[in-house]
Amino acid sequence: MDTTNQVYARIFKAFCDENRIAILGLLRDGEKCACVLLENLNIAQSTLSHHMKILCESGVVTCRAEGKWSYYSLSGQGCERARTILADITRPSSTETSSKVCPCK
Amino acid sequence: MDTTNQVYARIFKAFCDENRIAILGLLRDGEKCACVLLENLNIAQSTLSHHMKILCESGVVTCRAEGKWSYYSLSGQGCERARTILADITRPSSTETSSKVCPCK
DNA sequence: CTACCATATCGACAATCATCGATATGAGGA
DNA sequence: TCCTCATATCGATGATTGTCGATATGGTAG
Repeated sequence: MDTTNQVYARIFKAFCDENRIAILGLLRDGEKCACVLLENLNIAQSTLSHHMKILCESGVVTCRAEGKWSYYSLSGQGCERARTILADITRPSSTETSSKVCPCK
Repeated sequence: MDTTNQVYARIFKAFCDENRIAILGLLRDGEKCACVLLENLNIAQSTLSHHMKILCESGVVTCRAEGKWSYYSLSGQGCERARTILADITRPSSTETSSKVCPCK
């Protein structure tokens, strides 16, 4: 069983690795074949496959298979979901109160 | 020397752990003393201190020391920066093009 | 059917990370 | 000054993760 916090944490793992951020940077310019991503990154093919799996499972990237090739692109919906969750967990609540003094004092 | 992607990756590490998300959830209600955070989480004191260090170094949380106590709160500026970066790296570029066909075909 | 190509999966290994108990630090209070 | 309390740091340990080469899968072309 997964808690909400675990689900959220897994989504942000997509953005926790510099190679994955580089991949997102390449996808911002539009859909890309895996082989194009590979030749723009200094990683092994199996490593790229690993990162693409994480990106797809987080929902931020979608994959379109066509013949031998896999085309990847940013998922507008998945990206928006990530942005919404980040906004939710970093926004002060409407009932925010500042105690200013530790209760154990 | 750190690349931009490494800096970005480190910021999102703040959101990659379920306990840190739980901590942010507590801070949404306002500034909290470390001892209050501790009694709301099932982790050791040293573990809490470790997570608070990561959250502070990412800029998402700020610390105010007063006597023996440490008070933590969300940093509006740091949170906004994280949201801005996420928006930047997940937004399609203005020159987006879809090749639709792999160039190695 | 066979050979080849693009990608995914597997197994191993090193690096990073979350966690803990023990200890250090530093601020009050007696 | 000495003790206590809140927090930070240290050192060790187990879990997770990023990485690779080797292999499997599944499509396409000959």
